[in-house]
Amino acid sequence: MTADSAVETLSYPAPDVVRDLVERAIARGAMVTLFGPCTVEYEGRAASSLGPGDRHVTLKPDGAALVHTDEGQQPVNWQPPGCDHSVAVADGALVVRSERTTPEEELEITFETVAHAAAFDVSDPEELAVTGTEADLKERVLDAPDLVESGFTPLATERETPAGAVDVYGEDAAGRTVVVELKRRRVGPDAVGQLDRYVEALRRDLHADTEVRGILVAPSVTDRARQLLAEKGLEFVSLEPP
Amino acid sequence: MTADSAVETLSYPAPDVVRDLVERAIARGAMVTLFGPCTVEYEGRAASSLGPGDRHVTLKPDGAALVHTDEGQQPVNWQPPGCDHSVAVADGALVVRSERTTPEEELEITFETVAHAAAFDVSDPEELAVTGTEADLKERVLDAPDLVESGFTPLATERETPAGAVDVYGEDAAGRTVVVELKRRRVGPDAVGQLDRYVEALRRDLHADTEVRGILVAPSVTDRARQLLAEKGLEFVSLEPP
DNA sequence: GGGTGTATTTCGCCG
DNA sequence: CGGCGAAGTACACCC
Repeated sequence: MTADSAVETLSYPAPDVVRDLVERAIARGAMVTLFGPCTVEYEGRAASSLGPGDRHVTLKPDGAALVHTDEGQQPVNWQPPGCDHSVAVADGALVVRSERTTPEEELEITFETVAHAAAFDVSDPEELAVTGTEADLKERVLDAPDLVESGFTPLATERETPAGAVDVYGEDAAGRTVVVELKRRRVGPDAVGQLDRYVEALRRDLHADTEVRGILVAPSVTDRARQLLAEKGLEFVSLEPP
Repeated sequence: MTADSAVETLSYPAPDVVRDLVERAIARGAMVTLFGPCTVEYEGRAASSLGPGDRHVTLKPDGAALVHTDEGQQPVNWQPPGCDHSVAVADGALVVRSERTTPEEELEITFETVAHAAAFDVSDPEELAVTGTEADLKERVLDAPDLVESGFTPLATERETPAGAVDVYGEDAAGRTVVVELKRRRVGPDAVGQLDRYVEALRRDLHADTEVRGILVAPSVTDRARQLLAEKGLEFVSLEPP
């Protein structure tokens, strides 16, 4: 992370020269990038084929692989962390392969030419600190339960039910059981379904005479979600992460 | 996409030299990559802070920005396509900013040092061809409806209901309405909820005497999903994409 | 631009 | 390892 970070680069190198650079880089745990005209084949959970074009390829020391075009935030092809990267020269082309098992997946990138190759020694001790998440919204609710409803008392978080864990479990001023489902942003029908599953599971699980209320806490809901809430007899409280 | 792809690179350049390279590259629609020790601040839909460390930064001509560490398939920070990239020198550091509106979002990367900078002219005329998707599974069902059930007749795809569009809508050998929800891979409780919403919506919408069956078509289901299917009186057929 | 659903989602947590 | 749900999810499609 200091100015002595080792960087090795090549411009329009011969295939065997790139191969050696990449092999050495992988061996020492460096990050590799390649750029140039290539084709990409993938087979695994699905299958894909990408004809010739210029792409930017990243091989990470944790085994992840990324193929980026000039468009989009997402890579056009990729491989998750934990893969084995290998590189070879075949018919004058550089072939990069990244494979894994469980599930069996393989990515193969064939460079007609490598326009640029680089190896970076990376040191990154820092963790990303994010705020505005659902966890922050939960803290806000636990710190001030009245934001949900006057008299609401949280009793547990992540309380287990046969349908999964409830975000916040508690009771209202009248002693009725309350299930709170938190969402950090505007929600659609899926979140209502989720809350409903928890409420139904608790109604089954608790004694038949126990009343169970379900409250969706989010900044806002879509029309369809609001209608679903009404149909299911569930409630909504508008609240956002701090 | 040929060997004459223009690539411009710099090793440990002075900040103002990188700034000029980046500005020229952005102006001509090239892709930019930077590597070196930096900090990253984000504020928008959420907010995040990342302390000093080595990262690889990509600025795409469509306005996307990516910040990658040595780990993970996902960027540690990013900006979606459509953002405005700008670069400046402040206190001897290179500051890269990427911003957009609706929603208001800003990403700021401050390089203590730039170890490597590159600009790539990208030409990529090809589209990715993927197989094994839900669309392929749908075709398989439409080509051979008996795979769902002997006597099943598809009548429409993407049929609209008050709860959203049904994947495949049809009728069984007895003339009963059938709603088919397709999933390309093993499914959990959420898919059952989705199917149930469609079935319930159609039961409301059609005449009260119309029987509506719901069939989940996927390679497999989890235990909880299977239980939910039973509770809701829905069915499951095992089928995978070709 | 918002709503809805898919994705080779990825990722983290937990049993 | 699989199940489950969150994510600044991204992305496509339709209104």
